[in-house]
Formats: sequence, C-alpha cells, structure tokens
Amino acid sequence: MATRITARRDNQRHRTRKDLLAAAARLLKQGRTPDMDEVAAEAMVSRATAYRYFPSIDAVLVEAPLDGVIPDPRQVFPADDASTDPADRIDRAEAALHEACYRHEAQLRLMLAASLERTAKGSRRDAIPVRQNRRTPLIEEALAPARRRLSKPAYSRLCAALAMIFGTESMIVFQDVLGMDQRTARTVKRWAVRALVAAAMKDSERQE
Amino acid sequence: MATRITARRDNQRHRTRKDLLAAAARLLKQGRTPDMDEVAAEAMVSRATAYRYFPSIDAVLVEAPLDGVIPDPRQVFPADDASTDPADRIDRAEAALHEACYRHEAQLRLMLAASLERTAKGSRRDAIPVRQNRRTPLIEEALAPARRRLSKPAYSRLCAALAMIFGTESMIVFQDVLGMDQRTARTVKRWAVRALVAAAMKDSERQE
DNA sequence: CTTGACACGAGACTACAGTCTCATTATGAT
DNA sequence: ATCATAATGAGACTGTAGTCTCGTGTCAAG
Repeated sequence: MATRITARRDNQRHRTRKDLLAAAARLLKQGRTPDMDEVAAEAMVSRATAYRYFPSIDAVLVEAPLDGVIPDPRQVFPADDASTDPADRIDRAEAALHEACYRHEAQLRLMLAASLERTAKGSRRDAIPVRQNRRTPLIEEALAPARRRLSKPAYSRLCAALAMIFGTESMIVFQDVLGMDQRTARTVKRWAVRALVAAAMKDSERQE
Repeated sequence: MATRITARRDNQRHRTRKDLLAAAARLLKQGRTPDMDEVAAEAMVSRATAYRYFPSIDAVLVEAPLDGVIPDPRQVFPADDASTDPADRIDRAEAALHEACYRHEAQLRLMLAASLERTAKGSRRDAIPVRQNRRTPLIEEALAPARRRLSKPAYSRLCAALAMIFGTESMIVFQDVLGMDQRTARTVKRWAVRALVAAAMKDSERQE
C-alpha cells in the first residue's frame, strides 16, 4: 500500500525547476524583463506550475543562473597562468568583472532589484533566496598565491573589503549616486583594490 | 481678462508636492511599505492628484526626504570639533552612517529597490530620479582638514572610493552576498576606509 | 492492471499600479 | 465680489502579479 514517504518524483521536480531557471536566464540574456507568464511559456509549463516552484517572479530572477555572464575564475586565471603578484591578479579579476557588470547591466540591475524585495514589497512572502555570490571565488582565486603570506583574519578582512568593490553594487554607486562614467569608475576601483591589497600585505609583514 | 500665462499657483503645487513626500517619509519611517493610496491618504489628497505629481509610487519613495535618518555632517562634526586626523574623522563618519543604515535598513532597502527600477520593470516610465546623495557631503566634511594635503585627482579618487564603502550598498553586500553580521561588517569597513585614506595621503606625499 | 498519490493545466478570482474622464473646488487677477 | 482657470476629487477602466480550486494525466507500488 501507500508509498509511505514514497519517492516524491524528485527527478521530475528537479527537471521542472531547472527548466524554469534556464528559461529565465535565456530571457534575461536577450534583454527582456520577463514576467511569470513568459518564463512559464519559455519553460513550456503552465503559469500555475511556475508559481508552485517559485513564490514570485523575483525569486526566479534572483536564482537564474549567470553562466556566461559573470567571468569564471578558471577563465580569468587559466591553469598555466604563472602570475603571483596579488595586486596584479586582483586588478585583472576586477577588470574582468567590471567589464561583465557593465555589459550585462540591465540584467544585473534587475536581479539586484529582485533580491531587494526581501523586506520590501511583500513581507508576506518570505522566500526570496539569498544572493548568488560569484565574486568571492574570483577574489579567492586571485589571492591564492598570496594567501599564505596573510594571516587568517587579514585574509578574510581583505576578501570582504574587496567584495564591496567587486560586484554590481559599486556600479550602482558610481552611476546612480555619483553620476560617474564607466572608465572613471574603473580607475577609482583599480586604485582602491591595489591600495587595499597593499595595506593587507603590509599589515601581515608587520606582524611577522 | 485672461491672466495670460497666469501665475500657476506655484505655492499650492509646491505645498502639495512637499506634503506627498513628507507623507511618504512618515510612512517609511514607521516601517510600512506604502502604496500610492496610502501616501495619498496620509497626505490628505486624492490618489489621482498623487499620480499628477509623481509618475509612480517608486518615484515618491526615492525622493522621500531622509531627514533624521541619515546623519547630517554638522551633527557628526560640530563647529567646535577640533579633530584634524582625516582617518579618524572618516572613521567617525562611517560609524555614524553605518549605524544609521542598519537602523533604517527596511526603508533604505525599499528606496534602493525603487531607484533600481530604472531599467527594470518599466522602461516605459523614464522618470525615476537619480538617487539622493547624502554620503558625499559627509565624506567631504570629514576630509576637509586634509583636503589641502591631497592633490585634486587624489582627493576626488579617494572620495569616490569611500563612497563605495559608505552607503546602503555595502550593507547589501555584507548581508545578502557575504552573510556577514553588522559588527563584523563594521570592522571590515573601519579597516578599509583607514587603509584608503592612508594610501591617498601617502600618494600625495610622494608627489611633493 | 489497478490504484492512490502527486505533478500539472486551465481558468476564475483578488489586489494593486497606473490612466483617463468629468465634475467640483479653490486660487488669484481684476 | 467676480470670474476664468488651475488644481483637485471621485471613480471607472486596463493590465499584471499572485492565489486558489478543480479536473486531468502520470508515475510507481502492489
């Protein structure tokens, strides 16, 4: 009799969920601002089903995969890369992410806005997931050659500080708050990340 | 006869507009997420009138005054304040803004989300104004005693870099991306702003 | 094959954002 | 005080986000 806590068709469900996220990513990549109907249609499921998997369109957009949008660490630092200077590597990583952020500005703005609805529009729906974090792997890969030269607290402090500078949010500050163009923003960030890396290295020297 | 391009009742209009913004600010301060009906009711005007002054509820929320929410420079640095060390002053300003941001997190998240709809939801309505900028006056006041010791490019570069760290956006990074608590965030920012100020000072020394 | 649980589709329903029209009120010039 | 008109109020109307219900198809255990 009854399948107890029977196999809950996990395969089917995972596939449906993945299809929805992939559909959202496709639509975002072509510059659209999809509503739930479009995502559902693109994923070839009904709207009701889409809402069974995600409480709101925002939740879908926040979780939509960013493959091909945000640079992969292995792409910025290939296996045969011999660079060791952490400042240069951090600067290179920042340059790549900077370029990607401005190139996909519309999509990233949309995803950031969607993630902010947490407290905002619907305190009723509690489910919007935490942001994706593609910047930390990038930062850690850039800092890898220097990691042993930094104390643990200095290292995590530096990573966190760089995370403020690396993502979409700094683009928002430069554009919407400061009214600054992309090139100037890049020079400011270049200077800042180098200053922070240098300061962290110096702190750890002192400690030895 | 006709009052030509007669007085356009500017008083009345300014008063109505101000009432709407003040009403929005009151509702935001009590933690609500007001819709246009609520703002209009609180301002004691009809919904239609509210929409005559602002193209969307988002536009109202972005422009809602932040008096008493974001610390005023004159309050952080009173006239009789004799401090001159730029790092200490910047740190003090950051501490004040940090506290304010976390205290009014809900409102600031809402205002940020509203301002992001620029490209997002409605490409149809083009009217959402640019963000308010309360951080730059604070940063400039903190840096005032050291301004003459910095070259013009170094100064504006430092201001821009600090602006990345000072506002709501860094709180979003620490909370939503890094999952970091308020105290740890504060220590990271304290370290970062001091490192940046020191680096800027050192750059300018070198130049002399 | 049968059967029960589960995923799904279709569509009605509520709530809010934003637009529009028309009647009413209030302002300021005369 | 009077009058033309700008500002407003009332409310209908559209479109979309999200909820809910019910009927259908399908998977898997017996």
